Amino acid sequence: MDRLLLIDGHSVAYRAFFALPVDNFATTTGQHTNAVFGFTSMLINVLRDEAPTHVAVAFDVSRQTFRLEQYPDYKGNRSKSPQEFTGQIPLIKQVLDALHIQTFEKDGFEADDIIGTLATQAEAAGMEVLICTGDRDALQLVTGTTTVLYPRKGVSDLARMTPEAVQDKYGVAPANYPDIAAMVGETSDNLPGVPGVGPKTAAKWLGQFGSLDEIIAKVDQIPGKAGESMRAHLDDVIRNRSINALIRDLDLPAGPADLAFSTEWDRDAIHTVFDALEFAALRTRLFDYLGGGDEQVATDTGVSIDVTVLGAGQVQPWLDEHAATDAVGLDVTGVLRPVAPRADAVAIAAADGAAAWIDTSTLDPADDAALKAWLADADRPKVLHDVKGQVHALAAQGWTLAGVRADTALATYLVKPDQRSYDLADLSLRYLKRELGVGDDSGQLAFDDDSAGAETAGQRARATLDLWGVLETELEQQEPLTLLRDLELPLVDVLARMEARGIGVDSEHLDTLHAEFTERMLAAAQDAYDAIGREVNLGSPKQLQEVLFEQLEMPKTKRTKTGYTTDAEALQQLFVKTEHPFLAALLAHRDVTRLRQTVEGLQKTVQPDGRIHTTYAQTIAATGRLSSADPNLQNIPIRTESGRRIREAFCVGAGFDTLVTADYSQIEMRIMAHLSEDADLIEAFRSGHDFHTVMAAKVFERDPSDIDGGLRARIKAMNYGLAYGLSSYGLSQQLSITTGEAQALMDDYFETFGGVRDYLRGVVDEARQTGFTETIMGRRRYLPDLQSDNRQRREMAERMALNAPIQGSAADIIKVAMLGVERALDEAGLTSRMLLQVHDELVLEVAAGEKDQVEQLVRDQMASAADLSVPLDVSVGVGRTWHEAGH
DNA sequence: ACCAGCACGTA
DNA sequence: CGTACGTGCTGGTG
Repeated sequence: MDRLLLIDGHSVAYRAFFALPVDNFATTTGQHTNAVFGFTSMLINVLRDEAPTHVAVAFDVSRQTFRLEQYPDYKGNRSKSPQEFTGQIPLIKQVLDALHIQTFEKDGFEADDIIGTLATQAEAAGMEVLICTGDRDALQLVTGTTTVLYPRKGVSDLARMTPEAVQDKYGVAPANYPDIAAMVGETSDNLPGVPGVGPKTAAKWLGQFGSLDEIIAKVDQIPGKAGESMRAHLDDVIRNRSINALIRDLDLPAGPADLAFSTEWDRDAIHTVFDALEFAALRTRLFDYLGGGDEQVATDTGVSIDVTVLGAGQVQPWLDEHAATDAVGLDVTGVLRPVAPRADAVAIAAADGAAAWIDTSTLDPADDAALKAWLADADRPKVLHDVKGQVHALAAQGWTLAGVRADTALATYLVKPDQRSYDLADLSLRYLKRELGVGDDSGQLAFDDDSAGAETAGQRARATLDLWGVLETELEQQEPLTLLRDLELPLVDVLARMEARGIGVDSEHLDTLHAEFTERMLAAAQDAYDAIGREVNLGSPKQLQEVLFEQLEMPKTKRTKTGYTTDAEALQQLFVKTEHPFLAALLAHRDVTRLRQTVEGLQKTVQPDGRIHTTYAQTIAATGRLSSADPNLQNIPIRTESGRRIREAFCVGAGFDTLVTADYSQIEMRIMAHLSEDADLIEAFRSGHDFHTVMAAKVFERDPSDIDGGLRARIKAMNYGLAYGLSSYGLSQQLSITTGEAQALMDDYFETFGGVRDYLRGVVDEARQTGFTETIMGRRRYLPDLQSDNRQRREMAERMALNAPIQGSAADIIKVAMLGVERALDEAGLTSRMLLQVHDELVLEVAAGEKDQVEQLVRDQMASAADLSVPLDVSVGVGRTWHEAGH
């Protein structure tokens, strides 16, 4: 028998749009594809599972329908579809075109009406009908031969709504579903129902009276609150019923018989469309289905793999047989941190399809040695996902890891640096269409069930290997492969060592500071309470607003989403105006509370070895920078005197002589000079004199000796703001001058440094054309919002485009320097070691007698990390504490 | 328990 | 109405 599949295109795509994270589905040019992906994925599943002989997809053509004329608020609660969604509809139509699936749309009507018409005609012609839609109004079409496939959640789980299923769920026959809906209401269409009447009551009445018309006729006989409510909202019900009735006799250009579906596709057309959408895995699924399923098709519910749990004496033979030459996927479970790491198990997925799982606690000495040697063998290639934590875990076992050919998290980061997470399960779903078993994310082993742990870990190892298979081809077309191999991957080991070393801390000093800050905090709080005659929570912006703007009736500050700002800058301005002692006390309280908090945070993270071990994140910052967490050692105070005292707590550890800090001076401006090739800017750096003064002298056409502090400060602010996309408004705020003056300053500046102006303009123009920016080492950042119609978003993207090459190139350079420093220290056989990185600064711990050598070595490595048209200046400081070693 | 918003430290 | 981060608090939601 013929089977007609009818799909409500908008409804299904809309479901897909919200079911799949928009951030995870975009092409390298920034086109969002989550709705297209979800729609296509569902389409392929239904084609495969239902094998229809005829197919059509209906779309809503616009919002103006006869229903809207009848009820102006129809679907009025639907926020205007986001542009990210509507932009995908044409792409869905392209996919359908390539598959030769006919689409319908009709002015003034909804997709549902088209579907109602085609379903009615098809039934009359003796066809079976399947309707795929997320719109419940279609349930009225269900009959013995017409079934609605309703997405339960996401796009892969469809409920088959037969007459029995409708009866079960709503207590009425399909034909009566609109009657129920009219009384209950439909929130998604903004059709209000009768308050107090739910599906249960509505179905009961329908059972009693037989039809909605009868209920309306005899509405006076309905007892109780619900009856009363029904009488009061009778007009709504009648209106709802007339709106939710589907039209079933539209005049359409084609009938069911014209919709025959064949898989005799134009393969080239499909490749073209799927290439453009970068749907590699989906294409495979489509052709697998086409091929008739003789191949094993990866399903959404996960692949089951055979994992051999290796027992005593089996490790060496297995490794020899399966993990000798081809790269394998490797997954270490345990505690994957620099602090108290632990490796519980190792899963290996080999290229030949075999997989093994090894429990580290049951290894005999021979197995241990075999595994250890294999892990450390650089000629046994391995692929891992987010390898740094696993390096820590293996190190706890006394094992080193070599031969890491790829890290799939880093690889994905280089291709899509704006993603906020690179979870293996997510990537597996996205690139492999494979769901991973439910292992918990922490990497902890399941407590009792080894086989479940082995299965999950094996799946992760397999997914990692397969993921690399997909990513490698994607990377090879671009520069990121070099970045991965020569920069990020080698850096993993360096970072792991730095994390494992930690930095020495003087806990007593921290305790002293904490006590002192606590005392000062309490005093400031008391001062604040005295000033207003009551106690409030000084940490609550909400309560502060009450005090400032209601009790004290101070002038309003800048608006925030929830009221008026109480940030330090605004409070300072209020203090200048009012000189109210509360403000002084509050500001003091803020400062010292913050310091105390910082100290407390550090105290909590000091390990038994008397050191703090931060964790560096290599895939967080979209520009290529590292970030530091648990604790963050990249934001330890330095600007204020009290803040610097916290730096005194970071000190040289036992067995070492001193700390050394080395930082790049004005690295971002130097990169700007290099990239812009502005002759005057380059000259300013080559002159070797105070940079900001020289720059000011050029702008104001004076001798450097005639540049006073004020002029220097202006140009300094300009210099720093430049790489951030500073506006005249921003500059005026920072310098407390008018926007006119700020604009004049910017004009003067750009007139002097025309190369800089041209460069900045060019960066944005090029990014708009190509869709991305690039650092000196070819690290890309994609900025689709450069095309946004929303001014705020677009301008934000423009500033990101200005900043990304500069900040990102600086990140590239210091990463190169870190590799150089680590390698040089090692080659020189020195004990001294690198501990911290703070974006443009390195902190090292230096052993007795190595100071001069280390200083020279670090200077050399940092200065030669990149070959720019200006020198890379490095300044070095030495001291017992981080504070002393600072400059 | 989780989340958004605010505030604030660094480069 | 300047980029890139991480953390801790409050006060709202569950």
